Amino acid sequence: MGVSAAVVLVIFTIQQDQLSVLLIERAAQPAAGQWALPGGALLPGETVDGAATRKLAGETGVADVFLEQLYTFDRLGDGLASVVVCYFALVDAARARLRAESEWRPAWHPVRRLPPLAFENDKVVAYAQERLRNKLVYTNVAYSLLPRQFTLTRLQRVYEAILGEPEDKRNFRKRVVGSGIVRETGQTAKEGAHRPAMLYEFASREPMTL
Amino acid sequence: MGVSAAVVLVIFTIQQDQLSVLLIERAAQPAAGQWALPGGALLPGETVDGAATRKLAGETGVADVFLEQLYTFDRLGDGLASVVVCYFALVDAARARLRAESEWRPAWHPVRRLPPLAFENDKVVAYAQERLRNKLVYTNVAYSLLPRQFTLTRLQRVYEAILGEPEDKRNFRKRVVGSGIVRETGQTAKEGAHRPAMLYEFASREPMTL
DNA sequence: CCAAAAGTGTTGCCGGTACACCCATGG
DNA sequence: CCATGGGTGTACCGGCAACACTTTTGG
Repeated sequence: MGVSAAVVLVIFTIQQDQLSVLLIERAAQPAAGQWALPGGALLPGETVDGAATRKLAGETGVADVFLEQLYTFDRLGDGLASVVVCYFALVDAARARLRAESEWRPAWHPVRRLPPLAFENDKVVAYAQERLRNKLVYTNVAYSLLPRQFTLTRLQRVYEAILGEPEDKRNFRKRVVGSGIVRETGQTAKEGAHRPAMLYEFASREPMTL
Repeated sequence: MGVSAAVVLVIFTIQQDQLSVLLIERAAQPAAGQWALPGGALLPGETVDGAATRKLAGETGVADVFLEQLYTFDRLGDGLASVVVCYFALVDAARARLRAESEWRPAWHPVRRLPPLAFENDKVVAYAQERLRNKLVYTNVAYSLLPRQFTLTRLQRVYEAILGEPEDKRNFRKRVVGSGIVRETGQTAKEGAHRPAMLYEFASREPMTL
């Protein structure tokens, strides 16, 4: 006896102002040819958090990003594990380097237009999106979706992509600067920017304990 | 291979205006003689939620109460399961009927004065308490800690026991009635009450989806 | 010259908090 | 008569939402 356990990851990023999730196209059974969330069984002696971190690094090449346990599902129908511990992570698309492995090809998919997913992974994505929306409002999670420095409008587009509704520029500034989530760096952007603009940074790049 | 999974329950109630948690005194190994949270392995073919529901009913005799997955821990050191799916539940102490089983004796313990716990169960209780505090603020979870009808002061004492700080009576009324969490029943209490007092009830006795 | 992005204040509303006294009853 | 619990209104404050125009620069 003993019920096998696995981890599954919902890895979000922002691509072209769209909230996107990392999916793999499975080459091997089960569900070959179908899209699914990355994940897999625990290695012998590995902790669950450890497995999630390892999988995240394997898929995106990044560590030191926001990664949090989401929920533990039951019977997702993959036949491999009846207990699936799901995590969600936020990565900066510019830093992530997707690596095709032998058994699947990874790709970013906008959450607004997901392909059909195997193993009831839709439920998992929906739940993660919900959680992300909530956390975005009252924490600094967005730090993990952007480079260290950024303009306020860039940050605002991230918020809009996740919350789905446009936001007034002045109110946004007040909220996010006034509450101390982000602060001015003193630097101004020149390269690539349309014109010189103040750069901001997160006051903390650690997940808030709340 | 295959990592065995188990569930653990943090069952809260209010006893003498104190937030309390159900502990069992283990008679069997491992950790015989120590206090711990109730829980156990999944039965063959059982879902994780199912195991939690079964354990809750077994310990307290109640069903139809607030019961929610809390977090999945790793290596709690019980040697039985390396993946432990924790749940938390809220029950009305007046309805619960604790049943001593052969292997342990259950009892309510005020969370302010817990005995030493086995298996790092302190962490689990602390986490559950945190979650309870958060949920109390913006949901109706308290419905599961009281009988159907109650006076406002009784409800207020529940809030104070959980949040740990006293609250102004008038403000409390405005919040909780004004926001539609509870409503007047029209009934007034006579039995046992100090004098006739309006009875209230929760607008919904379902967990809010938020 | 035009499109795209940066920057900037005021006002109203609502929700939350602080605060004190009277009444009815049971013991 | 006193201890216990029920019941009631107002005033301030801070956060949040609504709202429009000017500037700079790259193409």
